[in-house]
Amino acid sequence: MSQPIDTPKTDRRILRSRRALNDAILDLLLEKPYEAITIQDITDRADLNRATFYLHYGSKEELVVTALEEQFDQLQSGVPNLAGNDLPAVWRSEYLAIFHYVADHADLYKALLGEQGTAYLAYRILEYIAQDCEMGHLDLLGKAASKTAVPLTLISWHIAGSLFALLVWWLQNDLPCPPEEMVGYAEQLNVNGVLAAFSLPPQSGLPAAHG
Amino acid sequence: MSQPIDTPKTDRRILRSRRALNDAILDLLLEKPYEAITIQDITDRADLNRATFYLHYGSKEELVVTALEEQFDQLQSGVPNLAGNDLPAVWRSEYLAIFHYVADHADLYKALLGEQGTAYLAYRILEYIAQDCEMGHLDLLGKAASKTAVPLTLISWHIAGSLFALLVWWLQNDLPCPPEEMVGYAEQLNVNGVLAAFSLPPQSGLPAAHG
DNA sequence: CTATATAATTGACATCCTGTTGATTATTGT
DNA sequence: ACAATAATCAACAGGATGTCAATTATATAG
Repeated sequence: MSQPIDTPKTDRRILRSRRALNDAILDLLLEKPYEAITIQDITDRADLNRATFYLHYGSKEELVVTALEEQFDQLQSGVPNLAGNDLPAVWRSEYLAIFHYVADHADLYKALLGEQGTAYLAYRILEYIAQDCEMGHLDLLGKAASKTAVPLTLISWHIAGSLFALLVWWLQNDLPCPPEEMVGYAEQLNVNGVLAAFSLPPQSGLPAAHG
Repeated sequence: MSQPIDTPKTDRRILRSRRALNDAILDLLLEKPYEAITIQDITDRADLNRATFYLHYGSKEELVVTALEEQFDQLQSGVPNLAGNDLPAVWRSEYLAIFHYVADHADLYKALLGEQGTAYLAYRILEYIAQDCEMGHLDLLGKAASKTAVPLTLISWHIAGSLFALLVWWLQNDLPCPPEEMVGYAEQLNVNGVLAAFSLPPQSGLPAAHG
């Protein structure tokens, strides 16, 4: 997203070190709570000197954020582009992608979003979802919001908060139901709830959440 | 909530130390981000030796949770008991209490719930709200949930997540509107959204959110 | 009111984590 | 193959943490 994948000028050692640090923290997050991971742990796992870490990253937070960017790119690339379709279809497509992605990396996100995680990341994720909501659905939500006194930004944060809480619950309870079921719940609570609050028709073809 | 307020057998020094530590961390949270506060900082501010801290609390987290219990008790005592009234009235009463309470301690909660805070506390608060929802409104929500396939617990987490996100947004934007306005938004998005999703009538007497 | 038992407080110790600096080593481009 | 570059490393100083034995303040019995 930020750097071209193949810049011949960058030193081979840099790529090797960054890759090793990147993999190391993702490994360690599956074994220890975030707070308990030290720079020494990371560089031990990466087979590097501790000082080398500071040549590439200023802090643990910076490394984690960078490591997760990679993961998010993976998520985004998996979402089919439905621009031009109706909002409910786009919404369900994104929800399906999100819940499947989280299911695929459940251990990692259980560590990151639970009480052992870091508020910095949780807040960034909440903000990311809210902004994605606001940017992506300006058209229909904007129309809906104009009929009410609720600012568009608050609607987005409401949706983001709901999705965030559902994800936390799902993870902390060890994924007790499949992603499709969660998407059904999220649609009913979140999407239809918001639409109904603004007297808009519910999304077409909502299946009764399967039991 | 846990201890009788006046047990003559407890050593005067204990009460004095606990009170001092309690006040110290609440003071410091207004000046430094949570992670940056050290045990030394706390005991310096409390005029105690650093070792004394460990006689009373096992960690910073434990102290903060204890210090906040006091605050929460203060909140609970301010909520009028409306048992027997209809759900919307109870709901609005609680929302008003929450938003006013947060406004009264805005600096503290901005520090605790922002990206400088701690995931441990944020998660505890989210869980607390969700459980409060589930326990307090079993009657009407239970009826509603029985008509759908959405588990009651998920409805509660949805509501808690929405409220949590609205509070975070409100705090991070330096309380750009009065508590009453936020309660109006929360009612429309959250309460009426949920009710509408389950084909229940919206709460009586909902005022058009004032502009 | 005093003396004694109790236990809260303290100063000091060993250990660990952090961030940086100068010396060493590997890589790039000529 | 060689010189310039800069990434890596070992070692250092500064702080934070958690835990002692020794000291001091408190509560209670006589």
